[in-house]
Amino acid sequence: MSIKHALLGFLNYAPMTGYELKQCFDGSIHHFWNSKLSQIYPTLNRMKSETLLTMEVDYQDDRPNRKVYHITDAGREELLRWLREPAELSPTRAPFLIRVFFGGRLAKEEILTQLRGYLALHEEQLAAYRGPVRDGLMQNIEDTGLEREGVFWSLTLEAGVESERAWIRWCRKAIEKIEAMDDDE
Amino acid sequence: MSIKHALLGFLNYAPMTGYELKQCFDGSIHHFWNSKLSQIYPTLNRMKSETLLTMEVDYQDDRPNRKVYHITDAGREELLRWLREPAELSPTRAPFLIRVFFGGRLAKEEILTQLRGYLALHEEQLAAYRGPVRDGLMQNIEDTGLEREGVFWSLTLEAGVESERAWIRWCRKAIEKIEAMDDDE
DNA sequence: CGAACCATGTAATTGGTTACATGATTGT
DNA sequence: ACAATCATGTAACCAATTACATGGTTCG
Repeated sequence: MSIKHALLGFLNYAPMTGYELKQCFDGSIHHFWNSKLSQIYPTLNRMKSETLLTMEVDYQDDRPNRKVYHITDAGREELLRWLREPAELSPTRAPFLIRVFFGGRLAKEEILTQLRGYLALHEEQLAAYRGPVRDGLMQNIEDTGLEREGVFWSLTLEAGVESERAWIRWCRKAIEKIEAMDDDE
Repeated sequence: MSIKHALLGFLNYAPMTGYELKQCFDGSIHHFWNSKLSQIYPTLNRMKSETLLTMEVDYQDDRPNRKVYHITDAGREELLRWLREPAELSPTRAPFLIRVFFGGRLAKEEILTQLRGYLALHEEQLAAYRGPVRDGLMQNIEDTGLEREGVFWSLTLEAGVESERAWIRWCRKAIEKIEAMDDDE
């Protein structure tokens, strides 16, 4: 249940509404974790009943009232407890590799089309990480002035870059290997 | 719904029971996709009612009857259709990176402990891929004689190796960076 | 004597996505 | 006029895990 701890992490920076939390997700951890509003709202409610959060209503006439969530001491404790939990490997799920695994059923050119397409997607992703995503991150550091935190934020982006580079290397090697295959091998 | 196509892929090699399919998963695609028997059995039933499979009962006195599933022409068609679908990026979910993102709440030594633990896990995983997992794969190729298929099976393992190497590189760089930080920065 | 293997499943729960529902304000 | 932004949610559905349920055989 990582979403719970991500919410605690953001609310530990400042009190916020569900809507604003969603913007935090989209603007900073989107490249390795995402959540929809329809998951965030009920989760905040549950966390409130677990006394990890308190809620304060900011009344507005023109639009729906803002429900501002604040982290409690119990919430801060739970966040720290979770941050210290021993690291674990999370199970991998790579649907594309299932396709590669059974790729023998396809003609050489068909599997090459697959690999080239996948390569292009990862190249695009890498360019995004090095361009707009990086820029947004730097802007966040500047806006908040949280320099020390920024070191950790940057590390997560570096992980994305490293992962994309690995996929790109793999795709290129795979394409070479398949190209070198006899057509009717 | 990748499990469906993985099942079709294996049943395209040979008719099998759910139990045997589970062993196929564990023995060849476990490093990037896993499934429990409690998911496999109902899925096979659903696929049978979609006429992708047929089922034949192998009666036994001593233990539960074996239900042997066979792929149909419709199943083979669906497998091919799926193999040709344009490649897509699957959303990443890296719970460990959430921990890193909010790592600023921890003392330098605590976050280093996290990173060192994570590094050790990936080093272990890499050793497994290069040792027993690789051996098992080679054995599968030898046992089945499916040399051409073996090229694709090996590629999926190579992807795992490349991914582990990327994580290891990232962990080492991250550890260096954190070690270089002022303690009370 | 106990663990692992063979062989089947169901039920409950978790975690997440998609679709549905509302409605004013601001910018193009 | 139309889309995007702000702001809240519920309901239905899907994928997957965990727990529950049965029970004989084989190996150490």
